[in-house]
Amino acid sequence: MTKKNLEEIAYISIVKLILENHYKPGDFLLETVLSKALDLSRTPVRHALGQLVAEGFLDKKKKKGCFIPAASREDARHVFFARENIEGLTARSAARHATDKDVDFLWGLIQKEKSIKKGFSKIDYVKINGAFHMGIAKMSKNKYLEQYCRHSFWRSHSYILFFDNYYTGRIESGIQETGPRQHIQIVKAIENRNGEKAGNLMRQHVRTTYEQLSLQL
Amino acid sequence: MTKKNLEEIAYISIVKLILENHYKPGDFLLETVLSKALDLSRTPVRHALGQLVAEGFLDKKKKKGCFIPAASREDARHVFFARENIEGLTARSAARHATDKDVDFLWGLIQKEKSIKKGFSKIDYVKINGAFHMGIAKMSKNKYLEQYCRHSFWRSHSYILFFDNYYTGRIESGIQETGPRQHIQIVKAIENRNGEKAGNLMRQHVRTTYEQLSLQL
DNA sequence: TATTTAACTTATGTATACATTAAACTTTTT
DNA sequence: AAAAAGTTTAATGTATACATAAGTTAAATA
Repeated sequence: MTKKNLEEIAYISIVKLILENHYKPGDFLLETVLSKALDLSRTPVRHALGQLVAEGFLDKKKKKGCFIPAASREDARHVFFARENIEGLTARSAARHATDKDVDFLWGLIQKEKSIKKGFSKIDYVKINGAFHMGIAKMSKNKYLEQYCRHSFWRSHSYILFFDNYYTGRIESGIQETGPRQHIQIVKAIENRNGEKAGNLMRQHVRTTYEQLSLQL
Repeated sequence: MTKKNLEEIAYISIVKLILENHYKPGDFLLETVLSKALDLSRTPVRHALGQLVAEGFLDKKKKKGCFIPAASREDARHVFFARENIEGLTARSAARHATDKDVDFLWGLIQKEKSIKKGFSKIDYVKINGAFHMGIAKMSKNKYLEQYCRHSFWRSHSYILFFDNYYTGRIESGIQETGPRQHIQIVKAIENRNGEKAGNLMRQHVRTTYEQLSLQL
C-alpha cells in the first residue's frame, strides 16, 4: 500500500470516528477539536472535512463548521429509495460482468458471515456486510454506479448504526436471519449470470433492510 | 445571495473554466497556475480542487496534481448508462412530486429553448439544457437522486463539450431537432403526473443523446 | 421590561513560509 | 548503449500566524 499522507490519515480517522458512532446527527466536527484529538495540524483535518462535505457525508454551515446531517424519516426514505434502485442496477450489472474469481470472493464473504452468526460481533458484521455490498458494486465494473452505490450505502448505514439495536438482537426475526439468506440468493443469481434476478433480489434485500429499520424510526 | 468566500469563488471559477472547455482530458489544473490566474492564494484554490476531486469531477495524482479525467469510449458508455437509469428515476419521481409551479417552470424553459433555436448560441443551449435536467432532478424531491443526477449529467456533458461539433450543426438530424421535441414530451408526461411514461421518455432521451454522440467517439 | 446596539468569543477562512516527494534529468556504472 | 544511481526541480503537502464573521452575551436605550 502506498504511503499515506496526513490528509489521508485525517480522512480515514474521521470516517472511523463517524462509523464508530461517536457522533449523532447534528453534532459538529470541529477542525480545532479534531486536530488536537488526532494530533495533526488543522490543514489536513480541514482538507479531509472538505472532502466529506463534498462527498455528501457531512453538511456544513458557513463559518460555523461541519456537522453530521440531520436524520429524519423522510431522509431515510430518500436514501433507501436511491440505494434500492442503484444497488438493483449494480447487482444486475455485476451478474453480467462478474468473473469466476469475483463469485468465489462473494462465497468467501458468505462463509465469514455464517461463522460470525454465533459469537455475534457488530463491528465484524458491519465490515462483512459492507464488503459484500461494495464488492458487488465493484463487480458492476461501472465506476459511476460504484460511486453512487458507495455513497447511498454508507448514508443509509448511518441510520442503521444510529439506531443500533438493529444489530443487537432486539429484532428477533431480523437481519441475523433474513440478511444472510438473501445474500446467498443474490450470490446464486450472480453465479448463474442472471442479471434480472440478481437485480430484483438486491432491490428486495435493500427494501427488507429498510422495512425492518423503519419500524424503529 | 449570501456573500461568497474565496473558496466558493475559486470553485465557481474553476468549474467555469472546465465548462468553457479550457482543458482537455488529461490536462493538469495546477494550484500554482490557477492561484495566479484567479489572483487568489493557493489555499482556497487547493480547497476547491479538493472538492472537485471528492465529487469525482477531477482525478488526482499524488504529489503531482489534479487533472481532467481520461475520456474513453468505455467511460462514456459507463457514464451514460448510469445517467440514463438515474435520470429515469428522477423523471419518474418528478412526475409524482412536481407542483403546478414546477411544471410551469419547465414550460418556461421549453419556450426559451425554442427561442434560441434560430440564433444558435452554444453557451445558452448548454445552460438551458442543464437547467432542464437539473430542474427535473430537483423536482424528484430526493436529494440523493438529485446529487447522483447532477454528477452523471455533468460528467456526461464533458463528452458533449469536448466533442463540441455536437452542438455546432455538424450533426444534421441531431440535437437541434430531437432534443427539444423529446423535452416537450417529457414535460407533458410530468404535467399528466404519469411517472412511468416520464421515466421511460427520459431514459430514451438520454440514450438518444448517447447514440448521437457515440457516432463521433 | 423589551429591544436594539455594541462588544466578545470562538471557530472558520486565508496567506504564506517551509517540508516533502514524484518525476524528470543527469551522471555513473556495467 | 542500456541500466542503475544520484541530483535537481517543480509541484503538492503541512504548519502556523493572522483576518474575518457567525453566534452569543452584555450593555445601553426606548
